[in-house]
Amino acid sequence: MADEPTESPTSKSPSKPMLDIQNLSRSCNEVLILSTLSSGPHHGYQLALELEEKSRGAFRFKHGTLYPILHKLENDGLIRGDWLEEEGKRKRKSYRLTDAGRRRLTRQIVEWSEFFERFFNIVVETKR
Amino acid sequence: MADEPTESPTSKSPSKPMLDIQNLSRSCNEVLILSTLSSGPHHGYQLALELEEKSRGAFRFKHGTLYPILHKLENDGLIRGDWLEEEGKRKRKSYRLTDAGRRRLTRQIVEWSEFFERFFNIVVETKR
DNA sequence: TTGCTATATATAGAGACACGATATATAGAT
DNA sequence: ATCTATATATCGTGTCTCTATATATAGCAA
Repeated sequence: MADEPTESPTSKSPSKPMLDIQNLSRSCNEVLILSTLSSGPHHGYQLALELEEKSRGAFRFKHGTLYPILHKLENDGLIRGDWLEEEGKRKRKSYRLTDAGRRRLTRQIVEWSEFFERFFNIVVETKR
Repeated sequence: MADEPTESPTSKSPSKPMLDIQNLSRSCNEVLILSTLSSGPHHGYQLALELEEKSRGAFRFKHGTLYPILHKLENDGLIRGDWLEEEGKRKRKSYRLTDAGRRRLTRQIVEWSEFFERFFNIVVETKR
């Protein structure tokens, strides 16, 4: 497991690997989750509700999508989950950002900004 | 604006309103190609070179990605391809936008703008 | 009690899609 | 003669999201 050193081994420059078009969906889901967690711990179900509300219905996470992503993020060390058992409540797993997750979020935001810039540069120019 | 466009009940259009996170890659490829064609006819290979150049290396279309997409767009009636046979040159298939393709492009740009707005609204807010 | 709904997490199976690899074909340069 | 760039096409693989299903508990109503 954990075969991802993430930083390319041969890369000498601190250059960012730039968001791949093929990974837009995966990366988008990741950033939305990490962003939400950056404001404090959330459990999965709560995460989905909050994202749907904040996006006014645009971003709806299905359970079959959300939980595997959370497991993967936890496995990659970007978030950490702790089981909470409170009386009168169902067991919940509370997730919070790790330091690595916070760094990943910062980097992802930069990559998304660059993507948007290049995307609109092409789209708007040709559309004009 | 309205949070759910809820297209007219009589709509027979095969295309759905809001951009789904799951379709970001597909849709991105589509918009980049349609945008480029909106400035005039291109053939496949030329399309890939121009997009790579305009994005300064960020958007590189692989052949195994590009040609199936062109076939699909043509099949959906969004672009039309005509074989060109010029002396001293290899056969090329020249694609141009159809009216339906132009409408699709306009709509896609609106959807991408909405997506960006909601995405950054969430990402920037929580990051602040 | 039983049943229904919302909360809460988990996973197997299906389908879609971009990519790598491979194939074909030609013109021009080495 | 061979290599590179141009130009198009397709199959197989891997990855990822969604649907469907499963489990489990709390609160409420019939």
